[in-house]
Amino acid sequence: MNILKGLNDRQREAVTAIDGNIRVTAGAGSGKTRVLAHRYAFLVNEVGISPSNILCMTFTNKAAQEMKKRIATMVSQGNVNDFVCTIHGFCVKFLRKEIYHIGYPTNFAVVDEEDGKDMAKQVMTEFKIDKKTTTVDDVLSGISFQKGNSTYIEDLIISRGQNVKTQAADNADDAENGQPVYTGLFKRYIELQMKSFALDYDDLIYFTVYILQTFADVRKHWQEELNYIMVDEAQDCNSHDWQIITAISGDNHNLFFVGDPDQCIYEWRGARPQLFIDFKPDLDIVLAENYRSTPNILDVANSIISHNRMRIKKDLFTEKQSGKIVVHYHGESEDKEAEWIASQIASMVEAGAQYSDFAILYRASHLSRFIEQALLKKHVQYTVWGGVRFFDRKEIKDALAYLRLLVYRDDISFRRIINIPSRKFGRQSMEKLAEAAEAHGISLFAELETNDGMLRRRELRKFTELIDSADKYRETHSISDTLDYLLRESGYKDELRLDSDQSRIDNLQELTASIKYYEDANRNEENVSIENYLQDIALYTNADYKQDTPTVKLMTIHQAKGLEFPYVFVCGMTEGIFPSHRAIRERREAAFEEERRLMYVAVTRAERALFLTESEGYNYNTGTQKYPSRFLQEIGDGLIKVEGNLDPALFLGTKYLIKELDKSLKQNTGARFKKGDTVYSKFFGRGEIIDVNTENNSYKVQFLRGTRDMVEDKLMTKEEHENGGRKDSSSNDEEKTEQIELHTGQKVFHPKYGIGHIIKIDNEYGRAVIQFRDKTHETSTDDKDLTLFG
DNA sequence: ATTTTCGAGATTTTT
DNA sequence: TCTCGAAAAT
Repeated sequence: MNILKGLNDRQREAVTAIDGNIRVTAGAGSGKTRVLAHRYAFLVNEVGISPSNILCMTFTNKAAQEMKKRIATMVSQGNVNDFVCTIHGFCVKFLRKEIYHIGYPTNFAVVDEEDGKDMAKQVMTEFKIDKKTTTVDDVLSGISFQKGNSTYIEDLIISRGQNVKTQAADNADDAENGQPVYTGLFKRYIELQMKSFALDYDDLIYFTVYILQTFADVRKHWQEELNYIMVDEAQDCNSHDWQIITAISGDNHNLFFVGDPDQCIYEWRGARPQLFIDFKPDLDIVLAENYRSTPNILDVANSIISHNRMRIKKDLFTEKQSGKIVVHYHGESEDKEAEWIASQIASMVEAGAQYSDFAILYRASHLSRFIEQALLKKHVQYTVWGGVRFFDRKEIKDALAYLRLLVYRDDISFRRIINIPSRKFGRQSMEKLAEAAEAHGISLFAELETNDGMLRRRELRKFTELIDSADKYRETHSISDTLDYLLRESGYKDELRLDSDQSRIDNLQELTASIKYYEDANRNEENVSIENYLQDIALYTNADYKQDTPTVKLMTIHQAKGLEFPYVFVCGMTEGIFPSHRAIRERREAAFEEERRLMYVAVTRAERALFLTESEGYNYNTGTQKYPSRFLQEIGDGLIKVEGNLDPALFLGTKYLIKELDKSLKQNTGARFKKGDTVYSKFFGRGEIIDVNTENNSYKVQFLRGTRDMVEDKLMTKEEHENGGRKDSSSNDEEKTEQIELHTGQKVFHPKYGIGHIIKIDNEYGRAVIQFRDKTHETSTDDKDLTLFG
């Protein structure tokens, strides 16, 4: 096939540019993935580069999958290369070869967030940290921050925990002669990780960066190995990702990266689109022609994103015929909203559309629930991507922990499954065992095997015997059979069967099937070991290996990134859901603009028609009335058609919330601290303000272990810090409102209760009784929270 | 000492 | 809907 056929001039320029550092700024739907895939094929088929010399990195598993599929159809040899993968996937491959440089075995374990949480919990208990004031997430984000801003690999891991000062509390004041100081908690956490040779997602990146930067010969080897580097969604790379990319591309000058700053939706986990923008490439290409959406949809997208202040202006255009106008549907309740979506799909399918033409997108995965109910009722075939993610399910994690314990005998897995199914081994027993193991300097499992007292319990002896016998079993059997053996002999399956927990049993079956699939796919390789399987699988969160099915797809907007569908519904377009109440509460304009970019991503997924839906009711968390999302209001006049019974007064609520946010944004701007001030953070200790960022209302704070952007709310003065973190939060908003004339029957808006009608006025006492949606409320007639409507 | 039960509270986004 | 923790039951 001709690789260059069907490409426009700019795309062709990008595909055939084979030398130097090339940046492609590609708007949504401008053929970004296409350019990448075609360039890959061009390099292989035309230039004659071996696929094993090309590294092509994406962000999500699904994107990597998609890329592989597309490349496979074009590349002549048809050999889909291993180096089309996610960044984390690359790190695993890299570390399997190179991690010995820092004294780890190649079969290191990759642990996920939940394992990390378990370890954090354990450390918190050991350090007697009050779980009421400090959450596990707080601790983990502190640990993650310290990892990102220290030389912990050198200080703790390579030195095996020796020669490093431990800091007693959070007071970072007494770092001497620049020697690294780590909290005891942090050290202990790392120690636990090291015991199991466990790497979390952060470690994968940091270890890779460290090895690449420290060992020149390793760096050189990989630079020679990987002549061509391509990066998709480069705007979502954080600084560590860039370090990996630049280290490997090195002097070769062979970097090709594609991205769109308007689609950066991972700033919350450190993405730095500025690095993309500031990069000085040898060749700069901009793709602005959109091939995906109708002008109606594109206009809405452009209209929304233009409200962002922090962006480089770029308008997408298309030559396509204009299509159906974008619809905003308003339902009277969540159920009605879902019903409407289901019936729209059902009738369009009747008119000839395929189920697989539809996607329903939402901001947060728990929103899928009410949609699913409606789809079930209408017998619409659907698949949920995400939700409770497959590899996060309890039974899947338990099963994998059994496998992991078998090959690693590690404490993390041991803790997880020693009492599943119940072996009457609770907290007390665990504490005793842990103490003994610590004293002997061995793992929990090893201690159990040698501890006479414990082994007197029949159940526990059976457990150690099971693991030992499984060890023999696996020598002659496949991974899936070994797992089956473990689950059967341990009584795990029986327990599920007794609870008649069919869905869990089904999930385990699916896991077995996926393992078989993995074994098949890697048949030719020598390393179909359980260790490798576990390392690979640890990076999967969803059942991404699943075949595409002819069903309606339900997914979060984040998951939908990079995908396209003829018909797209975005549901839950409600203030507090989208934009999320967290983004609102954070009161940082940057966080807020990210929500808007997310909206932009959602809108630009649609090819032919777009439906934005929301509904009335009450927010589950605050109990306040739901209002339509401000993003709906931001869409320009005439670009959108309202369906359903929408009371325009509801937008008063939206307006009110916008005003509130603006007010607090202003209050939040440099009001409290200035450059040079000493501030305290609950997690990072004392710091100094080195920059006030008025652009997005945050502060750059220099802490002992590095700088961090902080929101005003999370910073304290010295006094507040010493008062135990209490802040004086009396705010006086003395806003003058003009006197309101009230009369019965009038429509009013109250920020707390929503929209209502005045049913009674008592002028003598200055009271008004207002009927709100489902309750009446009495208030003073000069209540300044009241807004008149109409 | 361990398991079960029950009620309260929370729920962004990904590797 | 699910998860977590405290109190009750075994």
